[in-house]
Amino acid sequence: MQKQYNPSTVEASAQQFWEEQKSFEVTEDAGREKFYCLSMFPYPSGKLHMGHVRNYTITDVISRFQRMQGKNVLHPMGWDAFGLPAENAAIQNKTAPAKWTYANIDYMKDQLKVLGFGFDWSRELATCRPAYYRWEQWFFTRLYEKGLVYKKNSAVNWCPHDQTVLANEQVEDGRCWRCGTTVERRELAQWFIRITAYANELVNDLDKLPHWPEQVRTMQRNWIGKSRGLELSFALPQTIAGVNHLDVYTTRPDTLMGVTYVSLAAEHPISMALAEDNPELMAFIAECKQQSLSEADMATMEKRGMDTGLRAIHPISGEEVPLWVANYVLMDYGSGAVMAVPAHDQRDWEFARKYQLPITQVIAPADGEQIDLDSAAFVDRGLLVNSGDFDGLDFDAAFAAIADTLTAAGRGRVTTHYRLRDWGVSRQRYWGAPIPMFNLPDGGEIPVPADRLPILLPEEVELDGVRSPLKADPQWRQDTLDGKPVERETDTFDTFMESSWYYARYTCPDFEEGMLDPARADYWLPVDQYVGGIEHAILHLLYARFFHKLMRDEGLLSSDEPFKRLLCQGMVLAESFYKQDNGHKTWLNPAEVDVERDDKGKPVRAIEIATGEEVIAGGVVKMSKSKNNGIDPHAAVEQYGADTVRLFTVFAAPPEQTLEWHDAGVEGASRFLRKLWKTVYGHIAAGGGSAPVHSGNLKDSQRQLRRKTHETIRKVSDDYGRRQTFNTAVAAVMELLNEIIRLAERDSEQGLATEAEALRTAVLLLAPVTPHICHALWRELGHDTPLVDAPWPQVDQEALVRSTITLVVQVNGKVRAKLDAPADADREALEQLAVNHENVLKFIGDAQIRKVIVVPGKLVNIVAR
RNA sequence: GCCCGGGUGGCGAAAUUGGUAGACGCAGUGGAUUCAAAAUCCACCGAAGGCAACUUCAUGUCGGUUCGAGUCCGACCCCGGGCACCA
Repeated sequence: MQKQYNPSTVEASAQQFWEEQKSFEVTEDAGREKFYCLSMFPYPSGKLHMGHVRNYTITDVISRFQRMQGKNVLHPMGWDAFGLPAENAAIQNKTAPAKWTYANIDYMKDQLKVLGFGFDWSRELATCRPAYYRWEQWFFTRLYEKGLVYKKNSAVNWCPHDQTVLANEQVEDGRCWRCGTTVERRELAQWFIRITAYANELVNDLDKLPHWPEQVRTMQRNWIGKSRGLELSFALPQTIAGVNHLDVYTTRPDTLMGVTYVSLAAEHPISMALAEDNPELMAFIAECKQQSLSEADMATMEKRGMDTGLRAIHPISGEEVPLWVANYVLMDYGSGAVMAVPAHDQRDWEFARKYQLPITQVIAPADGEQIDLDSAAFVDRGLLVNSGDFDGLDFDAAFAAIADTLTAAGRGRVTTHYRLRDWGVSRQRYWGAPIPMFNLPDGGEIPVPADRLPILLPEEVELDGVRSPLKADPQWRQDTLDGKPVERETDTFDTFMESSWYYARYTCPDFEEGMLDPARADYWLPVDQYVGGIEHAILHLLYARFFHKLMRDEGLLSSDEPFKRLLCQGMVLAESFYKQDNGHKTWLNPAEVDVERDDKGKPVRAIEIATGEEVIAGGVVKMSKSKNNGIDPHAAVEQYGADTVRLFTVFAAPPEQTLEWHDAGVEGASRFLRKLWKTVYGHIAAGGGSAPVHSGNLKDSQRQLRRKTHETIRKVSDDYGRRQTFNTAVAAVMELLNEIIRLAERDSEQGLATEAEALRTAVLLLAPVTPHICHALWRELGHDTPLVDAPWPQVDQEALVRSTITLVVQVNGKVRAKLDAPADADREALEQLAVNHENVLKFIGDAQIRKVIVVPGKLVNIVAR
C-alpha cells in the first residue's frame, strides 16, 4: 500500500476498473428489485458547471447506495441538445449548431467521467439525433390523429427590421437584441397540444406524489389553477355582434345580487362591434391593446374603462346594469367578460370608486362584525344580505341555491375552469426537431405519414443570424405526397418536447420499432428518484407528467406518473469580486483574486493577482456568468481530486439548501480523506487485516468502538435512504473515524479486529460519496470482490447494547446533573439515583417535590415548588 | 398583495417523535514537531461571572401552552423563492 494518498492515481485506476468491468451497464432482471435514479439531463453548453456536479453527485450517491442494497440500479445520462444557445454560438464562431453541439457533448462527457459518476453510458442519448426525435415526430402525428393537436393563431415577438420572430429571451426592454428595433406582436398560425384536456388529471394526481416537495406540488396546483364556479348569462336588450346575451364566469355566485355593472375585455367581440361606430371607444380599445404589449406593467397598471352606454339585464333581479369596457379584464380567461361586484372584489371596487359606480353590499361577515366599504372591498366569505330570497345563506348554500335558480331558468350552469392554457409547441427556430406536418396547396395540412419519418433537420447549414436556414431554403420545404406537391412545416418544436419523455427513452434507447419498448419501459418506470433544479418545478415537470399520461393512453407504458420521488437541489454560491470604473462594474473570477481575511474569515482586502490592483468583494452570490464567479469543476478536480470535490459538495450543506463554495472547506474535505488513508495504512502496517471479531470477549474500549461502528451504520443508512441528508451521513462517518483514532489498539488481535471492522464499515459507508478512494482502500483491507457490488453493512443489534447510560437529571426543567446509571434500571431506581445527587439536592432545597417525570434510558425531571 | 420556504456561535451547519442546544467541519488561539515553513499531532474555542466546582444568559422579536419549547400555538419583524388583474 502507498503511504501517501494520491488522488489522481487512485481515481484513474478506479475509473479504469469500472470502465473495463462495464460496472454500470444494466439490463432488465425480473428477479431483482429495480431502482431508477435520474438526474435532469444537461444542455451541452460547453463546460460542466458546479450545479451539474452537485446534481450528479447526489444521484450518484443515491444510485451507489441503492446498488449496495442489492437493487438493479439504472442511472443514465444524456443531452438536452436542441436550443437557442447553439444557434447563437454557431453565429459567433462561424460554425454549424450541430458541430458545435457534438463537440461540447464530447468534451463534457469526458468531464463527467473524470468525476467518477456511475452512468450507464450504453444508454446515452442526445435529443438532436434523428433516432430520438423521429419518435417525437411520430408521437405528435398520433396526437393529431387523436384530436389532441390543433393549429391556431397566436402572438409572437416580431422584429420588423430583421423580419424575424424573436424568442422571449431575445427581447430586451421591448427591443430586438440584435438591431434594437422596437419589437411588435404579430399573429402567426402555430401548433398547440391540448394539455387542458388533462388538466383535471394533472391536478388530481398531484395527490399521488407524497414524495415530491410540497412547494413543487403547490406551484403546479397554482399553475393549473382549477376553480369551480358558475357560468351565467346577462340578456342584452338588443343583438350585438350576432348575440343577444353576454356570458360571464364567476367563482362567487353568492355575490350575484351585488352586481352593479358588467365589464368587457377590450378584445371582446361586443367591444369590437360597438367600437365600429364609436371612435372614442375605438381609440380606448387601441390604447388597451398598446398597453398589453408590455406585460410587466400589467400588475401596476391603473384600472381604466369606458362606458358603452349599453345596458345588460341581471338574470335574477331583471334590473338593468351598465356595460363597460375595462382594461383589467382578460380576453383569454373565462369568457372575456365579468360581472362586477365592487363591494366584494377589490379590482371592481377600485374601478367603481374611480368611475362613481354604485357599491352594494350583499355579504356580511358571519361573526357579525362591521365592514368598511369606504376603505376596501370585503372579499371574505360570509352570509348573504340585500339578496332577497337568498338572505342569510352562507357561501355553499347560496352557491347551490343561485346555481339551481339559474340552471332552472336556463341562464346558468356550474362549471370548472382552469388557468392552464394549451401548450404552444411551434418555434420559428432552426435548431430543433422539425414539426412533422405537410401544408397542402389548398391551405389545409396533413401529418407526415409514419413511413416518411423522420423529417430530418439538415445539420450542415450556415446561419445568417436572422432567418432560420429551414425558412431561408426554398428547396428544403418542397416535398410530395402521393405524387402531389406539398410544403413542409418550417417551424420546429419547443425544446420542452424533447425533455418531456427522455426519461422513458432511456429504458430502451436502441429500440427501432417504436417510441418505447413497452416491456422494458414498464420494467424500469416510473423513475424512483428524480433530482434537479427547482427552476423546472413548473414547466418541465408538468409537461413530463402530461407526456407520461399521453404515452400511457397510447399503450406505451402503464404507470400514471413518471417520477415517484423528487429532490430539488439548491443553488451553488461563491464569493464574487469586482472592479469599478466610472460606475461600471467588471467582475473578476475568484481564481484571479488574492484575498486577505480577518480573524473572522471575512475578506478585508482583495487583490487582482495579474495587476496587483485592489478589488471590491461583492458578497457570496449564486455562481453565474454575469458575476463571473463560477468555480471551474475541472480545475477543482485537478487540484484536489474528484473524491474531495464530491465529498465537499455533499458535506457542506443538505441537498435542498444553497451550497457555498469555500476553498478552506474543500481543504477540510481533502484533509479528512488523507486522514482516512493514513489510518488504514497504519492499521495494515500494524498487521491488521481480516481477523474476525469475537464479540463475547472484548475489552470495554473495543466494545465501545464496536458500538460506535454499528450506531454509525444505523444512522448513515437512515440518512442516505429515508432522510436524504447526505451531509449528516458524512459527519457521522467523520465521527466514526475520530473514534477509531481515539480508541484503536493495535497491540492485540481483538484490538486490530475491532479496528478492522470499523475501518471496513467506514469505507463501505463512504463508498457512495467518495467511490474512488474507497475502491482502493477496500482492496487494501483485503477484499477481492469489487466495492461497487459489496453488500451494505448490517447493524449488529447486540453491538448496540449498552450496560450503562448517561442519565440527565433536571430540576424544574433545567439540567442539574448528568450521571451514569445502569441501562436496565427501572423508573424507581432512576428516580432514587436522581433525587440523591448532591447538586440536585442543592437545587431542590426546601421546596416540595410535586412530581417526578422519568423518561427511561434518558432523563429524570424533578418538579419542586 | 397572495402562496411556499427559512432566521441557531466568527462561518457552513447539527439537534429525526416536545427531553443534555451547537454534533461534524471551517476559521481562530495556545502548545508539540521542525533550522524554518508546509504537513501532521495535542488542547482550547457562544456570551458574562468565578481560582474552581459551577452559575446566569442565549436558537429573529413579543406573548402563550407544557414538568420541560430551537421544535407546538398566536401576533409581529427580517431574508429567500414562486405567482401576480385568472373574475
